Amino acid sequence: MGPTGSGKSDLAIRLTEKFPLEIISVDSALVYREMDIGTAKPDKGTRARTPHHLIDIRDPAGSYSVGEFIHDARCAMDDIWSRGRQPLLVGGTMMYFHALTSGIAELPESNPEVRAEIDASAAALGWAAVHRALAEVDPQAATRIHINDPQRIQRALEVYRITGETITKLQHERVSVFTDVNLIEIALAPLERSKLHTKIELRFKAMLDAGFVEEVRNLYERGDLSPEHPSMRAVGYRQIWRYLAGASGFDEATQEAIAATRQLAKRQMTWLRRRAAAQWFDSMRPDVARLIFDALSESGFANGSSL
RNA sequence: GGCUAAGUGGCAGAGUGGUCAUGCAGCGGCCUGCAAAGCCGUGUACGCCGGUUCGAUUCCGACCUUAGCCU
Repeated sequence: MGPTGSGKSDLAIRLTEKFPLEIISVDSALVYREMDIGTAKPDKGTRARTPHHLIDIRDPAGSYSVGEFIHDARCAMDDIWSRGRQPLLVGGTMMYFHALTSGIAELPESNPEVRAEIDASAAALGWAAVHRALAEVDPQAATRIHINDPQRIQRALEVYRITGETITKLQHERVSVFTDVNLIEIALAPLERSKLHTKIELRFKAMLDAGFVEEVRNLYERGDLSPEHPSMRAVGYRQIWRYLAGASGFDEATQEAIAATRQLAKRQMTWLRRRAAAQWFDSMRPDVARLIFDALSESGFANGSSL
């Protein structure tokens, strides 16, 4: 695991050359078909040499969720083990990793009708009013969730409307997928932020050279996608979409996309730091081996040894 | 050489004789089914020197820089 541009894919491939591994993608954007360049999806040749799971499993008009990921990842792992091989989970969607190791509560999937209802009342009364409505049924959730955070207000209310129970109560129990699994956690953490920023800029420009605008144009012209689709809110796609829609200039969109990528990387590093602080040396799991290194620096491993 | 206008935090851009612009970027953080998402927090900035004043980024003067015009 590691932020975007940290060299995860390269390291993963090198590991598959030495061990009997299959890769499970832990990435909320790689699940979408027709989104290859902007997601830095492993190419056909690479995927032909090493099996990759959970890539291209959704149409861009669809959506995906942590819950589905946990289920799919578990199935893929069982499948891989059944063939006598080991799963290598590779990606930067840190909440997916978090859910995998820390567990997740049994909550209902999202429901389009309920969400539409909540959106409608938010449009009519404002999110502050929806937040107050949440406070009436689940005061704890309302305290925890900021009034400016519509996504979580909606989810909390959605769970209540569907189940009749508060999300606060339902989230109390969580089940870890990995209780019976030996884990080696490998984190790629760039020590020098400026190096990562440089790489991010160069990589985005390389994506443009590789035809990224055309890729987004094809999606834009399908006619059934909008900026509200989770797939089109992905870094890069959102900004180029705005450019294609005439809402921003090309240079502006490019700079915005690069900045959005930096911000993504920053959030991923925050997750990484939190993991390090909270559970990197988790005495409850002495079986979990943990390695941190920086693929962007000369030395490789943070402690100076090399791969 | 002269005249005019302008010089505000990394960038853009308001404004005021004494309290806060704001936006973007950056930085720190939060995170339980949209997570490449959503959200929170974060800056003694007013070109330089001097003067007026209880107090100057704001008023006055010199200087410097930039742009335009004139010679």
